[in-house]
Amino acid sequence: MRLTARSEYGLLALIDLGVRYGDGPVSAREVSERQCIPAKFLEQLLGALRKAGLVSAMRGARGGFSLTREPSRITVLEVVEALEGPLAPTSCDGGSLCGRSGACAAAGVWAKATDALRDVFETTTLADLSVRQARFDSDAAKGREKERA
Amino acid sequence: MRLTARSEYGLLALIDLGVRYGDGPVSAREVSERQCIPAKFLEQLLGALRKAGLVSAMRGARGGFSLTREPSRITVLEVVEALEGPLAPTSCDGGSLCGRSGACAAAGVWAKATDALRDVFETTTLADLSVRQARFDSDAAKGREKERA
DNA sequence: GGATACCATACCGAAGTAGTAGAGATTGAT
DNA sequence: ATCAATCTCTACTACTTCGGTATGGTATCC
Repeated sequence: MRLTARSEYGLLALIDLGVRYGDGPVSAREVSERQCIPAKFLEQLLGALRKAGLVSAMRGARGGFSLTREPSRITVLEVVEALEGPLAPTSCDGGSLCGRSGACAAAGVWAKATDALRDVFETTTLADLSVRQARFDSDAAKGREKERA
Repeated sequence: MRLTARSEYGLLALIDLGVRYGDGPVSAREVSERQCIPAKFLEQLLGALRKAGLVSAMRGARGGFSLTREPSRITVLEVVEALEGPLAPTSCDGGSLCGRSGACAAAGVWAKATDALRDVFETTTLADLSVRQARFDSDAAKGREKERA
């Protein structure tokens, strides 16, 4: 269940692509600069997201990445699992520490925790986040405008 | 939010104490053997749980550990936070990566995830788990009985 | 053909995990 | 009083993971 910088960065990157969905490919460098994500690290994440089928890549000059689906049809769960592996909170989780296996009272809590997390991540889509981000961006733009005046 | 072996072992240990709540102190070695937890590692965990005020220790021969409260008044959240630190899923979580700070669309999901986890852990008590464990134990005992017959 | 981009792989330092080791302090029993 | 059982504290270590960086490709546009 460990959520690391991979999820954090990866989600930000996909939100960035979501805001620009339909405008053609967006280069990794652009995303990297806008979202302040180390460029080469981001490449790795985008590679993983491509292999998971969430983004497609166009190579060469004017290339870049785009979402393979509408932002409303990509869940946070997909992003997280693409970057961190399957969502499981502990090594136990129905496992078999010392033959405890089924008869482990603790396992239930861990399973419930996983389910709760899964539910949150599954019911949040990139669209939800991208519109929010777009609003933040435009607010920030207005702020800068005001400042110049 | 990383859940490690500390939580897994620690919770098992406290469940073990919960099952025997009221019977006087239980030695770390006993718990270690029953729950298959490396003895010296368990000592560390019990030390942390003592500092968090969840267990009290009696030193010397016939010493051991006992819960400081009724199992029904100790939540899994307390156990987890005593062993892993405060429950926060990502470094972000309202943080400030590259000055994004408040205007970060992703922060909301991470916060929701934390809340969901917190809720699960807060509404599960040691009593819930201890009675379950006791049932498993007695079932196992019956199984062994049957086998001998 | 060169600039721009993605692709693959390897590497690296720092931190964290899961213990282990050993010496010391405290208590109950004999 | 002594001994064994028990907790307490600190340090150490092998291993893995995390968060990147580096290098050298390959594809595409102009």
